[in-house]
Amino acid sequence: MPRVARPAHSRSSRSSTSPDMPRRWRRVPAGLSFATDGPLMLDARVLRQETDDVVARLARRGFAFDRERFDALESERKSLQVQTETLQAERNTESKKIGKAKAAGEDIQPLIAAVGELGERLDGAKARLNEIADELDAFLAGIPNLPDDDVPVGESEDDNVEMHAVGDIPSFAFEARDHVDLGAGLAGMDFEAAAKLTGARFVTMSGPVARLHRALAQFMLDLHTREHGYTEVQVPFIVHADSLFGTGQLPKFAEDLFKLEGDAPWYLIPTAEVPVTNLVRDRILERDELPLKMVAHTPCFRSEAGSAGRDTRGLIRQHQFEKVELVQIVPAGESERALEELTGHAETVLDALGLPYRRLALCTGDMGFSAAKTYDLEVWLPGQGRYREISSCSNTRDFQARRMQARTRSAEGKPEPVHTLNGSGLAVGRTLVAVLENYQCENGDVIVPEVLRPYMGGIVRIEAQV
RNA sequence: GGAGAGGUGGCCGAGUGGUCGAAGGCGCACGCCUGGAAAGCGUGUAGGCGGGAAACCGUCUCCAGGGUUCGAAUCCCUGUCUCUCCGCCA
Repeated sequence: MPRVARPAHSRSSRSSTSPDMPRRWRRVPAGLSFATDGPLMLDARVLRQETDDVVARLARRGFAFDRERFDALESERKSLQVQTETLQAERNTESKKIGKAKAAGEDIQPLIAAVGELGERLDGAKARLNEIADELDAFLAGIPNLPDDDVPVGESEDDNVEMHAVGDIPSFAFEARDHVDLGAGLAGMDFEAAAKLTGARFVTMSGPVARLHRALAQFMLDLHTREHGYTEVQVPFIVHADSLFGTGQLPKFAEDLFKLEGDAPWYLIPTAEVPVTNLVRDRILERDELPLKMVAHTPCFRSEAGSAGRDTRGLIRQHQFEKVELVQIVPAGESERALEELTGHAETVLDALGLPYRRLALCTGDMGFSAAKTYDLEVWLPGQGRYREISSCSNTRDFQARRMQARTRSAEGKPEPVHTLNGSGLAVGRTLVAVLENYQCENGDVIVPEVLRPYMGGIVRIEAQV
């Protein structure tokens, strides 16, 4: 991207930019351009040349694209950019003349005067271009990804489409307890203790329950690395705002994140998707490096702002939880296949644990900001008598890749964005909930699923204590 | 945390404020040569953006941001990262 020295008088507008904005974005400058390195999600050319289509597709997911504003900003940007570059070209050639004249021992004073005037005009043009570029950047950064054509159109989760359901919903000869009661009975889960330590939406676990939680994560990691070809990665749980911008959590969803104090724009990760996917930021990957398949087990931190009153009981919705995350980086054109594969990998975990679940295709209105297509996996929870989300698998196509400049080469050798996918495989805490509730006995004991027993020292049953 | 040294193209590595997007080397690609290969020789080999049907042209990028200047890879300031030494620490 062009890096033009930002004229001093434009600093005020730039410095008013939110400190939460990624450094890369603030840096943009200047912008002689806003695409690719700017906060762009959609292909700039596609947006410009096929605006009607883009607007229509965004409307399907309930996003109102301000066509008039875009057209106005874009046309102004274009004329200013041409004007600025023309002036720069002039200045460059004139300045070179000075160099030559000086070398030839000629008088360069008249030349310097002429170029000086040019420079002032150039500064003015740059300043106006920067302002427009800033506006355009902010405008474009808030536009979500385009939904795939086969994504069901809808407004809310009520419009999601069930693809299939696997496993029989268990029927108990007694009244099923929920995981909170079970956890208490096993003396392994204490919400009050966590509330004392920190506050609401935290939990402490102990004994066999804590071990079961660990066993689940180990099992998932082993399954994905041994059977599904993923490479285990260990990543920071604190990331720079730039990374959050790359995957699309910023600038729009800062209120969902925990931000650290201090000068650095650092945040606790809301999902391993952020650090893992950003591993390929600013890289041009060789074709034979792809696909990249990575799995990471990390804690996740979410402020759950705006979730007051929702799922207040139990560990369904916590500020901190653990997750085993799958990420794939693939060449364009392979991501549709990869989404099916990755979702299948997540389902394998549920199959192995013998938990009943179903797969939903999220509708346009329920998908996340960065997703082009998303499958949610929902597990059956006897304690609630309903399915609950336990995994979300998304294809973001080139949306994240463009924001983070992650590329590979086309057959012609030209750089082109990769496609990125991510999905939970699975959310460990919620899987624990599902295991406890689905494997409960009438007396409050919980049977350990067979595949987990090697991770539990052979324990078959966790016995109720109280 | 303290002190010092440094961040240049895929890699290594030059670069007196002007003709430097940047010598040279390595790697890579293509070609010549060869029965084939190696060696040798030749040519090419960053990215973004804008304009253009294209050829191509323009512009920007030598860690980042700011400054000085007609002109900055080169000078100044700040930040950041890496390395070495000291301190601290799991």
